[in-house]
Amino acid sequence: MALATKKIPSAKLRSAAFKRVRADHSAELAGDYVEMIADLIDERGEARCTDIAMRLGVANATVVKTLKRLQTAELITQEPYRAIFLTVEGWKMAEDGRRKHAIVEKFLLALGVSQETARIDSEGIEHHVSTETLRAMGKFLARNGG
Amino acid sequence: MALATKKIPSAKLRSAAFKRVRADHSAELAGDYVEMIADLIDERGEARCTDIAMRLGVANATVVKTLKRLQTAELITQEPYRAIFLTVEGWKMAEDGRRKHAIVEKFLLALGVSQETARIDSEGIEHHVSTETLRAMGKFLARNGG
DNA sequence: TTGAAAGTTTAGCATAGGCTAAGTTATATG
DNA sequence: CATATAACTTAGCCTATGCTAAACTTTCAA
Ligand SMILES: [Mn+2]
Ligand SMILES: [Mn+2]
Ligand SMILES: [Mn+2]
Ligand SMILES: [Mn+2]
Repeated sequence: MALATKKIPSAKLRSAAFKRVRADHSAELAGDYVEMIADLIDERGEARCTDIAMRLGVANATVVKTLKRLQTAELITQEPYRAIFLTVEGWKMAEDGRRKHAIVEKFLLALGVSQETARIDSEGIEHHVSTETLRAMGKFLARNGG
Repeated sequence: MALATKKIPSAKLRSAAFKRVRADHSAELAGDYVEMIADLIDERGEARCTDIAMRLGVANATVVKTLKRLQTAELITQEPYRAIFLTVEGWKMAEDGRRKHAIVEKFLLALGVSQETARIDSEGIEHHVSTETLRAMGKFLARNGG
């Protein structure tokens, strides 16, 4: 009995990590989209479907479908055949994403990997970095001329 | 021209990062499963559906369905109502995953985050770390008493 | 030895996130 | 200003990954 009751919390503790990963992945696509939309607006004044599809490397129809979900989530607004806008909430998420992404990418560079690798790896890693880890990366950057 | 291509990555170059992330995610579940099956076999002699479901925090039926894909991929073998075995390929993938996972987790610890955070964050990060980044983490560990 | 508990599988459903092909709208240009 | 091209949307398909409920098999203990 002692063995059995001990087994349950340990399993629950383990499963927490996988639950976090699944939650991270749920939020990931939305995060990448709003970040990219923010970039497009800043870079060229407006964000269009086609640009997003190009940069993500997916089909146009895929972007359209995803944008509908983002609209439902009130992260963007959009009229048919028009450019895409971020809501206040969308901008907030974009800024948070950019900040986190930048720290992760700079951190990888400071760790000694190439520009190219830092850019690529950070695109996935950024979504799994907790506040605590992000702070540790920030401290490392401060110590190593980030 | 040379300046433009150097400063701003082309759309194709950008999309490569997202394609990598999508590829990482495709491989992720299989990686976590075989690693967990290997752990269960080592810890308790055999791997059963229920244990995997518990540790992942998903329903039993979800595990059954995923195991079928792993069987198709020739990573595991399985008879109805029996324990799960890894193929040679499955063991190889499990060992590679363990090695990578251990380096990422130890690296996070060495960076100064708590045991708990290292355990949780590494579960997601491990799948997005390239060989080059893994090597950089290994070097950091060597320098910092990993 | 047999019946209940535990474990496993099947069936059926849902959502996310991909795709192609075809249709619709906006815009640029001759 | 008319229309060709580019951009966008819709429709319909697919796979992966999750769920619950119900059926089936194995195991264990009375
Ligand atoms: Mn990303
Ligand atoms: Mn792992
Ligand atoms: Mn993992
Ligand atoms: Mn991920």
